[in-house]
Amino acid sequence: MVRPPCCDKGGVKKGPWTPEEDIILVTYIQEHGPGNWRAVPTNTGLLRCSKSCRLRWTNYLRPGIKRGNFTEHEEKMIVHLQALLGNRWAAIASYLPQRTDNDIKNYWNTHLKKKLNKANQVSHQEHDQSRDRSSLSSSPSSSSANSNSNIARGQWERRLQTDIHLAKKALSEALSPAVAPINTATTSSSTESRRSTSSASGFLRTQETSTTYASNTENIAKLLKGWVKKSPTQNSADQMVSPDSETKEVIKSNVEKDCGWAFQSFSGFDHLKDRDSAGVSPDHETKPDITGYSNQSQWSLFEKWLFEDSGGQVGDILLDENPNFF
DNA sequence: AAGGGTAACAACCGCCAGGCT
DNA sequence: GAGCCTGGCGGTTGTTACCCT
Repeated sequence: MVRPPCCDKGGVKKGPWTPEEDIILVTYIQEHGPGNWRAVPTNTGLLRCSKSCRLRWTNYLRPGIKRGNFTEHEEKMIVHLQALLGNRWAAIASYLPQRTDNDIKNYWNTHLKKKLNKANQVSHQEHDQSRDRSSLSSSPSSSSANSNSNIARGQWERRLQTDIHLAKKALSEALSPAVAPINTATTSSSTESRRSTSSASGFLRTQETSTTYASNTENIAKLLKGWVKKSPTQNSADQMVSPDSETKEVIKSNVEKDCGWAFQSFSGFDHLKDRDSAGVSPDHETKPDITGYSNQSQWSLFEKWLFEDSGGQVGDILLDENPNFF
């Protein structure tokens, strides 16, 4: 059976989104919430495929997305997670809640892969040099081939042990209610992890990116200023989650602290701040926050686990293999 | 200054899984 | 249980900006 296209190909616009289209989409989602993407093009009049609308929202328009410059810390996270999870970008993105899988994927393909290859080359060269030196000075009884295979096997066993250790740890932590939010993503399906990436509010275009579109986004922000204020009516999502006020305040302050740039750049989202920081972003209508992003302490716990609690093994392995990476 | 090459990023495509009827 | 619909994921491509000659 031939799969029908996600939308009629005829009359569907392709290519870069214009600010006007973004406004239409954002406005619609603000009113109706994300979901039912099939209906979005017809209801908004956008000449876009439903999939394109969803992608645009997920990757660029959704509140709480950080764009541009990856920090060294984020780089390390990505490299470590990629080593552990492979090219499961959605899963990796669930550990970097401000980043989208697409962004991470692009960054990996354009920056980190090259960086890693380069580092590998350098380390191999250094390894070859040191091997040459040692083969010249070592006694004949110690076969270099033998020692190399031992080293390789040692590394392999070490990596396997690390994987097992991390898998066990992830599983136990996922099953532990104390740290459930962040690790739920570890064990949940990719769909769930995908759903987890939204919580903080604000507009997503970073100020750092000085593209043509960035300035356009400022225009959108201007246009949209107050746009959310005119519709403060509670939707069904508001009734779904009702954390106590103390929790709400803690979360709110964390989100504001971490996404201050976003709030500054888009002050019209005030009421969303309240909604979202309480875990009630429009996304949450269908996307419960399981990342624990808003819970900094749990996030730190994970980072600690990733970088320290593993006994430094993950980092050691990566540094063993790529001493020049960072 | 112009042209070619490359890097970076946005967007698309095809496949797949889960939910619903 | 089968078929359809919708949404998610990962790979790939297209476009644009930047750099070098």
